[in-house]
Amino acid sequence: MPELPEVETLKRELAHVLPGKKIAAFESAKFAHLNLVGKKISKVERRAKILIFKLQAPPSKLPAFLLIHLKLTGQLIFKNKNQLIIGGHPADPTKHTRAIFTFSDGSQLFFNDLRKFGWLKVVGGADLAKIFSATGVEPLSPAFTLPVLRKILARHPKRNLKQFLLDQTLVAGLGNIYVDESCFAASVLPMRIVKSLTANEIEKLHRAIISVLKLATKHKGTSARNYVRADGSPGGFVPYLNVYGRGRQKCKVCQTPIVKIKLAGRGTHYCPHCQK
DNA sequence: GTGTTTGTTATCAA
DNA sequence: CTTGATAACAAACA
Repeated sequence: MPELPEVETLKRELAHVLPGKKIAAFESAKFAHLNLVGKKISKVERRAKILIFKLQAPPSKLPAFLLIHLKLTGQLIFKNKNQLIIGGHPADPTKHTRAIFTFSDGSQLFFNDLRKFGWLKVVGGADLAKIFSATGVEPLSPAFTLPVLRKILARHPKRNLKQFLLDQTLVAGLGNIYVDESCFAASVLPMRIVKSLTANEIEKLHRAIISVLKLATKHKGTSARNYVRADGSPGGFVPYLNVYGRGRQKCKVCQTPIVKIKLAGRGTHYCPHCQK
């Protein structure tokens, strides 16, 4: 599932290759209404789990932004002209390719999305600002201080941690994987009610969120299912997962079997011994 | 056929 | 305003 570390990885990899490229062709049944041909990409950014391509505006015109959300199964795979597919990486296009960008130098970007939840849309600066303001604090930005986390928690005293951390309007970018991993790293159970957290636990949670997201980004994300990097290769974080996807396996710290339950409608994993 | 997988939004209820 | 529950979107897999 593409969450902050996965989208950040794609942002960094695409920021290396896309700026300056001009869209020569755009093929898509689902997003055929988008007018992208002739537009030049000037910048690649990320906010929460959204990728943002800044489209260079002609003189006298306001810039537009192409937003991409991968949702559950989206992939963005970039290929240079005549680039060979490395063994094991998905061949393009696949039957799940929903959009193909062809740039004027012959390179291509494929948007694959098995479950079709992902989307592309073009917005102006005002709409972009609206989306930004409706989205929570970036956990890897300097704005995510301990007092800020305390303040957000205080506004939602009755929620459990799982629901709180999944809410993109509060802290942006965590999904099912990194919520469970952050709770483990903070030694706190995901079903704990926010109000019950001690000052020390909030401090540990703050540090845990930052360190988990940083480490996962360093390893280019978690390829548990569909997610791949911009070159089609998998991210390397799966061996570092402590609880997500490890139900009934032994805790790496204490050997107690990891428990999997349903919480807030989601599969939720935790160690009943390490987390209180 | 049943249940499970999950990001996000909408909707209804308290 | 907060919150909780549920459905919807869609496709694959066990």
